[in-house]
Amino acid sequence: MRDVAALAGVGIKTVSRVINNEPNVTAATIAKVRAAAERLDFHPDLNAGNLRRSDRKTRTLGLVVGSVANPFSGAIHRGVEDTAVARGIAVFASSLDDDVTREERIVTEMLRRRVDALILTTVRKNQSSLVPEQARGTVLVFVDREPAGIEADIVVTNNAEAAGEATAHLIAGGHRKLAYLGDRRELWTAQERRRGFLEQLGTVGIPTRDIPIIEELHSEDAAYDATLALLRGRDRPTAIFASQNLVTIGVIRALRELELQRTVALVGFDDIPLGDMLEPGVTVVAQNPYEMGRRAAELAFARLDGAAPEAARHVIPSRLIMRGSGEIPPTAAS
Amino acid sequence: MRDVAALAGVGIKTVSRVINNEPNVTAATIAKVRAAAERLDFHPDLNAGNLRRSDRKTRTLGLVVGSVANPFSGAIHRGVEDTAVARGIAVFASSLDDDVTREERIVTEMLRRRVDALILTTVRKNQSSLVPEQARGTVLVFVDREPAGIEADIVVTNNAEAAGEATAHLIAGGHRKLAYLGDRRELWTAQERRRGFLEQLGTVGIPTRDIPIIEELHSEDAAYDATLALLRGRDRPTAIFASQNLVTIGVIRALRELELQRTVALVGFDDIPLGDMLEPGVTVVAQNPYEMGRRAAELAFARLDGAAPEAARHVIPSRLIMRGSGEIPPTAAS
DNA sequence: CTGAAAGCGCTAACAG
DNA sequence: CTGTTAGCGCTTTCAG
Repeated sequence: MRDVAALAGVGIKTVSRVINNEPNVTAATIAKVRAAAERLDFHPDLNAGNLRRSDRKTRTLGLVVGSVANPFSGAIHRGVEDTAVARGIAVFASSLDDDVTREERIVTEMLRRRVDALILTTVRKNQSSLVPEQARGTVLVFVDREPAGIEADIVVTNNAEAAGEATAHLIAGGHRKLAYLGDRRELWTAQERRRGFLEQLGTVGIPTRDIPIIEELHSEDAAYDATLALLRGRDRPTAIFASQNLVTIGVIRALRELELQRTVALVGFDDIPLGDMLEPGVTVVAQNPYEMGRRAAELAFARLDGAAPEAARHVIPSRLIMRGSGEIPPTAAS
Repeated sequence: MRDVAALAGVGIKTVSRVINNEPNVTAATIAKVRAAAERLDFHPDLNAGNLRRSDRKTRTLGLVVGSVANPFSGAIHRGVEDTAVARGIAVFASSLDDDVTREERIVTEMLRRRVDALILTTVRKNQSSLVPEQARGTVLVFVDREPAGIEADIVVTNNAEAAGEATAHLIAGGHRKLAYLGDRRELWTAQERRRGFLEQLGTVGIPTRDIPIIEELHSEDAAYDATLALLRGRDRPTAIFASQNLVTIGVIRALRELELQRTVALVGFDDIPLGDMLEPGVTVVAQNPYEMGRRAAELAFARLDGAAPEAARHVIPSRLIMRGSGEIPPTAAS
C-alpha cells in the first residue's frame, strides 16, 4: 500500500480511502490511485486491516458440519455459503466426524482466526466452554443438533415429530412388528428420533419391549450388518425405521442382499440421493438441510448486524415423501 | 496477550514464547503463563501474529470447487481437508457454479485474506491474471480442469482415455448407434471426454456424422429433456454415453420415464450415489475425487515447504465399473 | 479534500 | 532464561 501511495504520489491514507470507497476524494485522485494499484497488482491485506478496524470484524465465518463429503452437510454448507457470499463473507468449513477431540481442535483453530460467527453441528454434550467466547462477541449458531449449557440460536429439524409421523405411517399401513435402527445414542438427533418413534408406538399401544431397538449404527456398513442379523433372526420385523441417511442405505443393501426389499417395509429419516429411482422407491422423512444452513447464516448475520433478540430455537419442518418402500403391507409369514 | 503477561507477572514476549512452545522458558514460568492464559480464556490472534511473522504464512488455504453441494466436489473437499487438518491449516471453501464472475469474486476475496495456497477448479479459459500472484509466493494448484496461460501443478482425471475406454466397452458390446450427451463445451473436461469418445469411434471406423452429439447440458433437467427428445426421435440410439454425474442422472430419469432402462445401454462418466442399487446397476467410469483433492493438497504443501519442482500434470486414474446398464446388448428394433 | 502520527496484537531482533 | 524496542500493513484520529 505504501508502494501504491508512492507511485501515485499521494499519502497512504488516500490510498486507503480509495480502496475502501470512502468519500472525500477527488475523481482525479481516485483515478491516479486506481491506476497505480492496478499496475502493482495491489490487493489489500484484509487481515492487516481488521487488526486496526474499529468493528474488529474479519468478515469470516466458521462452519463445522458432520463431513463435507456427506450430501446432508454439503447442503447445509451451500445454504450458509449462499447467504454469506452475498455479503462478502468467506466461509471456513470443517468436518467433525462426530469426534469430540476433532471438534475441540477445529473450534480452537477457528477462534484463533477470529471468525465473526461460528455455525456448528456439535457432538459435545456441553458447550459451556464457548460461553466466554460468546460474551466476547463471537456469534454462535447451532445447527442440526441442540447444544447444552449455552444460550444461542438453534436451527433444527422437527426430529421427534417427524419420526413419529413416519412411525404412524407404518402403523397406519398395518404394521405392528416394527424395528428401529439408530445412530449413536449420544447424539441429540438420535435421541429425539428414537423418542418420536417410541412415543408413537405408545400412542397406539404397541408394547415397546417387543420392538428391536438397535443403536450405535454410525456407518453404512454397521447398519448393513445389523440389518442382516435382524432379518435373519426369528420373528422378523415387517417394517424398519432407519434414523439417518447412511443407516437407510445400509438397510437397503441388506434388504436387497436377502431379496426382501419388496417384502419388508422401510422408512428412512433424511432423504437419500436417487431414492426415487430405486425399486421400490424409498419412503423417507426428508429434511431440508439447505434451508437449515440458510437460516442459520441469516440468524448469525442478524446478530452481527446488531440485532439482539432472545436466543431462539428455529424448527425447519421436514416432510414425509411416500415412494413405495414405506407402503409395503405387512406379511403374515414372518 | 498483554493482560496475560500482566496477570502472570512476566513480559509479553515470554507469553508469546509459551503460547508458541518456543524453548528457553522455565517450567515454572510456563506454568504461570498457562494458568493466566487459561483464566482469561486467552486465544492468540493468528492474524495479528501472521502480520509480523517472518514466513508470512496464514496457515490458511483456499479451495474453489464446482459446488459444495455436489458429491464430487464434496469428495475433493474432504481429500483436501484431511491433508490440511493434519497440518493445522484451515480451509476456505467456495462454490463456483461454473460462473466466471463468481470465480473472479471468490479468488479476489481469498487473495485479500492472504491464503497460502489456492486449489482451484476453474471455468475461466485463461488464468494468466494469476501469474503475478503466483510470483508473489501464493501456491496455485489446479484440480479437475486444466488451466491455460500459467505454469502450475495440475491434478486431473484421465478424461479422454477413460471416455475412450467407456466407449470401447459399448462398442465391444455390439453397439454402433451411440449417442453422446455432454456438458458445456467451454469446459476442458467436457472437451476431453468428447474427444475420447469421438476418437474411439474413429478407431473402429464408425462415421461420426451419424452419431448425435448433444452438448451444453449443465443440469439434471437439461439432460432429462435432451434424452427424452433423443429417444423419442427416429433412429433411436442403442447406447448412451453421459459425460458427467448430473447428466447421467438426467438420462436415467428419462430412460425410466420411457421404460427403456433395460433396453438402451448407458455408461456414465463419474460415479453416482447408489448407482449399484438401481436396476439395472449403472455402469460408470468412476473418478477418484477424494484422491484428487488429497493429491492437490499434498502438492500445495510440498511447495509451501520449499520444494520447487517443475510444475507437472498429475493424472489420477479412473476406472470402469460394470454394473449392468453398460452391458445391455443393442436391440435390432430401433 | 489530504496527510502525518499513533497503534491494533503479535513476533523479530537484540540486549540484558 | 527474560524483557525491551521496533514494526508487520492497515485504519483511526486529528491536524492541516
